[in-house]
Amino acid sequence: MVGEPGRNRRIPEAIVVRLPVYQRILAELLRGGTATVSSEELATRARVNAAKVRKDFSLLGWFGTRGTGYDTAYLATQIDRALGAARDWPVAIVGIGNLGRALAGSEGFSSHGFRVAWLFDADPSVVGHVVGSTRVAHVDELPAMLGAAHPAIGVIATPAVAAQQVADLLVAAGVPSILNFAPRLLTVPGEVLLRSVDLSIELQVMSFHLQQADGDLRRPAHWP
Amino acid sequence: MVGEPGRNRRIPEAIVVRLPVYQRILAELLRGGTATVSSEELATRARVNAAKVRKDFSLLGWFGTRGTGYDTAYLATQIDRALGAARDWPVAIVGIGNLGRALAGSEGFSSHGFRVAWLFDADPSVVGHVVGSTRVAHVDELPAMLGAAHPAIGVIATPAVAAQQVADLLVAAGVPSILNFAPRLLTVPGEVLLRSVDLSIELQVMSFHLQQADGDLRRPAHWP
DNA sequence: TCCTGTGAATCGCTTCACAGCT
DNA sequence: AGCTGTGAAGCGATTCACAGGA
Repeated sequence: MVGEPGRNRRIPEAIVVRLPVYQRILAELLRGGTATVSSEELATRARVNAAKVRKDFSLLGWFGTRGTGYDTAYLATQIDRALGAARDWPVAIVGIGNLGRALAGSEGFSSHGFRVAWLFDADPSVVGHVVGSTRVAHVDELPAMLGAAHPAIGVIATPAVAAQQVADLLVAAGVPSILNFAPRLLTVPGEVLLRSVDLSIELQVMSFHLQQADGDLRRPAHWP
Repeated sequence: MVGEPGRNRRIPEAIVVRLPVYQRILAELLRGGTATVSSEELATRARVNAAKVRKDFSLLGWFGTRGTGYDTAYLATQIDRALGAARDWPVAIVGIGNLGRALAGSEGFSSHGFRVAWLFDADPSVVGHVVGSTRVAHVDELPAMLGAAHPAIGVIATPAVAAQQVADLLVAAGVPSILNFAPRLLTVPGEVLLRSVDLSIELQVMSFHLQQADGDLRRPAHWP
């Protein structure tokens, strides 16, 4: 563990969520050859307040130079380290439908240290296929295959009805964190990290706002 | 527009995001034949504080019965109405790779009033295919096809590099809201609703926490 | 008694504003 | 002069705690 100042504080979730955004901007700046960047510049690009940017970095113990700004490369390295991008995170994906395939092939996985090491599905017609460079195994083999190995992250991309069952399997196999894409509230033991992404929630929030706007503002002439 | 009390207040985003969660729980309770539900019961299932549940509903002008709880069916109806689930929301999806297909086929779309009415892709080998019951058109046809019709929501499921360009097309075609899945910060005019879902951010937040836990707690014996 | 509805207290994040370093 | 680092104020959401209706 490194000894930067601020390293032992608890870091607010709100900041953690912004780190990947900063990281993406810094990567872009680095490609453009920018050596230093001001909080103002970063803030504009990330669409946040400049004070927030400074407070974020300060809380994490990363410092800039007064009068100049932050060292782009240094900042990028620090964020990579904080996010664990330098490490190798083996991932198991369960549910190799369209979503599972999309995840397996996504840049978001291949970069940032995530390595798709296992694929599972319950459908015999999918088992045996090779997606990317990984063979799809039957979900019944999951306990045996993951029992000895230790994936860092289990991804659930199954239909809602199978999600809890799969979560239980992953937990039993000792997987320490689960990313769930099935539209279902899951129950896992407290020591297991669980995050959920729910498409339908995003859509519904959107239609809520559309509905609001529609009531307040004019209604388009034709709405097929 | 209906005349419930509290209807003309501005509703905090934090509440809107919880509505789909409540809705899912209520649907489940209804299937089980539960006629009334207490804030405590809902709170436990949604993993939030009971006072929050009561405050949410009270702010939206929906009331329960003291000593008894809330009417399950009534609550479900109100949430559906608030979220616009009773209406028809035509959706256009751009980018018919694995992610686009997953979205087109997802339950999250088909239920809740979302109707996938247009599919677009830039790859000639994909154009002409039928996904679900909709034919994939070339993205060059987008302006013509969406210019007269009015999709409520445009979904971007393209690679990052094409995302801004597609967003511009959708905006020009008069699409009032965009749901973006490409890992890119998009710029759209202020009157266009924009929400983004970024897979890689979810993953990175997860590896941040794993890294933290790994520093604090014991390290598993083998981490392949 | 049970459970809602809500004012008041609290919490945590955001923003302001400015002292201080380069 | 320019830009960071940060105390203090501000603000929105959460939680407490209890009055009051069924």
